[in-house]
Amino acid sequence: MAEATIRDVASRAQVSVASVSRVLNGFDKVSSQTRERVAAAVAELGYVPHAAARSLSMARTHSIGVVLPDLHGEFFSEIVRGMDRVASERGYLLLLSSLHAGSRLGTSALRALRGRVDGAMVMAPHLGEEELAATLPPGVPIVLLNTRSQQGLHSTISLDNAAGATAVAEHLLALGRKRVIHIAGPPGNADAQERAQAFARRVAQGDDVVLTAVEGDFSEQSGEDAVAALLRSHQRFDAVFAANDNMAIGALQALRQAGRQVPEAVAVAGFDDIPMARHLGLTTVRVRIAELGEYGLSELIDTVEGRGAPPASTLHPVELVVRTSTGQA
Amino acid sequence: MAEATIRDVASRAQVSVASVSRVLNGFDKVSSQTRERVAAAVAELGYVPHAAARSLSMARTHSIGVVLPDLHGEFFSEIVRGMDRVASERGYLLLLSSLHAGSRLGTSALRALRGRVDGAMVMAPHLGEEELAATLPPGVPIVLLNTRSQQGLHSTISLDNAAGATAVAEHLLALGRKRVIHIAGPPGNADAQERAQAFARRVAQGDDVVLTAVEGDFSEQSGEDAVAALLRSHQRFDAVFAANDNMAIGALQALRQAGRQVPEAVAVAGFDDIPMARHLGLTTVRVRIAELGEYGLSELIDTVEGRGAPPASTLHPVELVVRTSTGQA
DNA sequence: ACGCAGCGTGTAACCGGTTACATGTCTTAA
DNA sequence: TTAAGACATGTAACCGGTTACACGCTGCGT
Repeated sequence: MAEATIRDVASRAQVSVASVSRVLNGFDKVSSQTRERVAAAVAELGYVPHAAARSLSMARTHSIGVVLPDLHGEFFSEIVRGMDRVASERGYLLLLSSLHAGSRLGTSALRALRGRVDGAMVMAPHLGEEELAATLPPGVPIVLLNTRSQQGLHSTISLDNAAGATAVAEHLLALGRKRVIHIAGPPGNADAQERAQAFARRVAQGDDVVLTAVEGDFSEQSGEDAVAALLRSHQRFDAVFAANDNMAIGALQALRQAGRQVPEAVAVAGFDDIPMARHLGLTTVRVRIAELGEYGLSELIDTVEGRGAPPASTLHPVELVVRTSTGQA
Repeated sequence: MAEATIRDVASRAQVSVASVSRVLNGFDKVSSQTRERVAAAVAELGYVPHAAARSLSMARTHSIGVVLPDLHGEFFSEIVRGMDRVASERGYLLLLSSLHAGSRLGTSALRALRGRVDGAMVMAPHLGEEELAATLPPGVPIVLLNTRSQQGLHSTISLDNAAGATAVAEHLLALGRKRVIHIAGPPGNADAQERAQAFARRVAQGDDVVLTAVEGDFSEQSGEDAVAALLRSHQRFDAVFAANDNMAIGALQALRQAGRQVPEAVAVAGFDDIPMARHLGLTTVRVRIAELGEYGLSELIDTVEGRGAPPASTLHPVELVVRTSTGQA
């Protein structure tokens, strides 16, 4: 038994395909008799419209492409959760595609979106502007996530890293810390750069404050290694700001193993507010990732549906959360 | 400038659409001259094939639907990560759809998959068999995840909850624990039921062992509450097995607050091995969720591509991980 | 010289919907 | 009584690909 088509429904209901289509799409110029007969035929045949056919003739898919660099961890699940909320509310599905760093595949993945989606949310931190422009499928509205970009060709929505890092700096300064370590993220990463830069700028405004920056790669291990290395070299410091929570957690472990008291001897702060941060009492910057996804997707769907504002760059706000790793024990 | 179609390419290359199609699909009966001219025209026009059109005529979409009950947390991101790995390897995209508990929408979400996907991975723990059968789109291969089901109509792949719970029971018995608490998951949940049942069965084989089961809802709070209540009622116990890690973590907190030593006074074990379990030294059952996703999707794609084995039920293995919450302090 | 196979190419039907336009029927006003 | 309009319905073109089949050409064997 092959799948029923609209023509099967039409002949069974003894009406034309046009009438069936009208009934199915809630068009009003249909007699109630026709409506009933079509409904009956649909039910009897278990008919379900064929999405590809509809997409082809309407040039609308009601799907949104989501292209992310890596599909793991809290960040990913949160952003998708936010998008899903908006998508299902507004009748869209999400087409997921990871953009692996070995990017030839990524390129084709992006192009493969033509005819599949009405728009796309793209996060491609490691792609340069030119590469991006060359890769993006033409004619598909795009919202760029956390990707500095472009001559205003696409909408962009990104975290307010600068505000977060500045808030941490002010907090540490207010605590009177003078010898501050920053464990930065990977050099190519734009978020990491912004955090490091804003932090350094604000710390530099303190009196007699010394800042040392070391490099990490966002992994817990790299945070632990960085602090362990500092301890071995007898570097003196009374505060650590890691560019993300994972590294901050690594730092906490290294400090605990070395017997350094947190926060008395060393205050520690991170960025992201992952769930574990709360359990460990880690001061951090809360990033409402799900909201970012919601907001970005709403905007994209507006654009897709023609209700769109012109492309704009938006900064998504963040929030300092003070916990015991910098406050009283 | 509208998007270029295959006919634009054909006329520009001065060949027929059939030839263009043949070149694009790597069909070999094409002269090298034709091949070059088509390639040139494609490049000049920036032509990208239209996926919906191709899907319609080939009856293949190269997409797989992923229908999950809720899109958050570690479980979700892990399972999607596993699926994505397989999908991108084999040239598929994932179409994501959450199945909200208020399920009228869910039903339509499932049906909306027709013509959009070649197959679907469905996880619908709260749907009954009949409901499921009525909801699933006909003619689309399905793999059910963690959903006990059916008269063998679809493939099923689920966690070996029984093995995990049994292993925990044996571990606790080997430690000589005699008064054991089980904090169960929500009553309607199949995983929770299997864990509770297998655990009870194995514990009953111990000598002089008393098992008390209390109910939770998989949340950390419910674990904490459950243990707090037991302590208040002066129930004596020397081991707690929670049906998931979240509740086990709650249990740990309640015990710490009451000053009970873990593991000396009370051994605690969970299920899932979420990242936090490692940090807290929680003994648990490791579930390789990403692998489950990989495995399930591989099987589904095999079926889609005709290389499929008949529907079967598979149990995905799990692994006991002993940490300090039951071992030496 | 002829037939036939093999190869490259083009024509047109088809996938399953939507929808502009034509058609037919009934009502209503002149 | 009849022309005009409103309304429900049907016919067929179209969306952009794929592909069965037909066709024309070349080279071979007899």
